[in-house]
Parts: sequence; C-alpha cells; structure tokens
Amino acid sequence: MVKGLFMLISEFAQQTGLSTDTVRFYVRKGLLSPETGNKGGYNPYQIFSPALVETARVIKLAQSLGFTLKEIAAFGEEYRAGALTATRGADILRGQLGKLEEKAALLAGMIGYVRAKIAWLEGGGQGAEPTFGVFACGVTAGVVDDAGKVRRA
Amino acid sequence: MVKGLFMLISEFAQQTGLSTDTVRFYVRKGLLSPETGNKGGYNPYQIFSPALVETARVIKLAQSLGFTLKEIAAFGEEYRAGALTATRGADILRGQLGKLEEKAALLAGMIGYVRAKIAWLEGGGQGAEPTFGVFACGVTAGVVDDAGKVRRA
DNA sequence: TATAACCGTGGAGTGTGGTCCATGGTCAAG
DNA sequence: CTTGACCATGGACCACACTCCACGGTTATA
Repeated sequence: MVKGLFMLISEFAQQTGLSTDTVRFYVRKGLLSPETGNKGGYNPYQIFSPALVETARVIKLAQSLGFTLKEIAAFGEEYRAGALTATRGADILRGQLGKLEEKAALLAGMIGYVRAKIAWLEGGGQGAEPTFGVFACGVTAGVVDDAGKVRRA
Repeated sequence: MVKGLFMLISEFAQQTGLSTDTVRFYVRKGLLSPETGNKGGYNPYQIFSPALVETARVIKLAQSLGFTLKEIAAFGEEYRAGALTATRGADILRGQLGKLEEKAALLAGMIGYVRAKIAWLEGGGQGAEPTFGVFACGVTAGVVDDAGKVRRA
C-alpha cells in the first residue's frame, strides 16, 4: 500500500490524529467529503486524499479559534462554491478577531483582578478588598466587607 | 419591595440577566448558594444577596473565558476555603493566575495568527502563508502586557 | 478456504450547558 | 376568600461534539 496517497479511513484517522468515529462524524456533518472507491460492495469504502488531511488541519485550527463545526462546514461550502475569496476570508477572520480580542480584554481584566487580590491578601488585607467590577466592564466600584456584603465606594 | 437587597429568584434573574431556570441550574451545580428564607413552607424560597449578583458576574466572565461550570464551581470552593487564611488564599489564587496567564498566552497566539492571516490575505497572498505553529508553538508560559502582547516570563 | 483485520450503517450513550413544562404549594391584593 | 403572581420540584427535552457498539459485508493473508 502506498502510504498517504489514497487512504482508507483508518490511515486517514491516524494521519490526522482523529478517531475513525470522529472522521465518520465529520463526513456526516459535511466537513469532509471523501471519494467513494470501487471497493466495499454495497457500502463502498471512503477514499481520503492528502488534500483532506490538510482540510482536517484547517478544521482543527478553526475549531481552536472558536468556530463551531456548523460554521466550519459553512466555510467549506463557500470555499467549494468559489465564494471564499481573500477579501471574504479576511472579513470572516476580522469578525473572529473581534471576539478573540474581546476575550483577551476580559482575561486581562481577570488577571489584573487576581493579581490585585493576591497583593491584597499578602499585604494582610490592608485597605479595600479588590472587587471584580473594578477590573471588568466598568461596573460601579464597590467593596465587599468582612460580612460578604457590598458597600458602595 | 426594596430592590436589590434580598431578592427572590426572579428579581435576581432579572438583575443578572440569567433566566430563573439557569439560576436554579447554577444552584444545583453549586455555583450559587442562596440562603433559604422563612417563606415558602415545605419548599422555602431562595434568598439572593447582592454579593451573589457579583458572583454571577464572575461566573459569566469565567465562562466566556472558556472555563467549564465545573471548574468555576471548583474555583468558588477554593475561594471560600482559601478565604480563611490569607496565605492559603494567595496560593490558590496564584494557581488560578497561572491558568489564566496560560490562556492569555494561547489567546494572544491566536490573535497574532489571525492578524497575520488577515494581512496576508489582504496583501494578495504575497510571501509565505502564516502558519499557526509559528504563533502557537511557544506558548508554554508568558504574560500579557497592557498592550495585549505576550512577554516571556 | 478459513480467518483476522478492516469497512460502513445505524443507533444508543456521554457530558456540558442549558430550556421547558406540569404539578402543586405560597403569598399578597382586592 | 378568591385570584393571580410567584415559588420549588422533578423530569423531559435540546444542541453540540463526540464516542461506543452491534451487525453484517469486504478484503487481505496464510
């Protein structure tokens, strides 16, 4: 068997690091469209090209960027329809970039909060306990007193 | 009714932007622990303090950062446990800080990748196509500075 | 030709994060 | 004391992204 040129599902799975179940799942969802070979009789075997290995990598990447499988499948459709131009691709990515940046900002706020809290704890609890609101989304500042109640600053 | 001091579930839901169903779900999962008031007979009404509104905000935030409800609940547990001694609390938070910074580094890598890819697409595909690996393959540890860039620790 | 290794199909099950709903108890206004 | 708004419980149901399994057909190897 010539490795890597026209694979059956198990080799494809192994090359992509997916399980055969996941590959079949992706095929059902339209994310991967293998050829149907001449082997297998009533239920012909699926033949995977090296291009599909690349596709699988793109799917994984997109997933790690927070796209759902449904969205990824839609991108694939567009791509095959020839509608996925560079401009369009840049637009899609800009949308996702916005989401990622939003997340990063929130995360930065949370990190600031946790840092402040650590400093506060190590300083023996001097002064007002840091409140999350101070760091995130401009929520009205307040402090939590020893009884766990919020006092307005 | 005095707004915001000791709320029943529907007001709490409204103030947090959650549905009452979701609030009950969170209570079942241990993310929110309201008091049980004296009203309601066999099935006493849950009483929500303003501090829990704050908690709900933290939950939402943590969730948007990709923490699961289980992790968030564990965070809350640790938080309550660590609140006893400052040293212990600081230790716990440092652990959380590590996780957050890891996430931040990952996120920064993705943002860098997406930015580069957009630039590449808009430049008409000149030069080498950006690879995710270039951005994400050194994300072991780092911190995000004010500009959202990753600095190596 | 026997037998193991592989294939596809269909359906059930998992965990996460909810949402909906029927039932029945409780509370407050009129 | 009725009526409507509210409450809690329990269970069904949903989407997502898998994962497992039984069944039966196919292929390659010995």
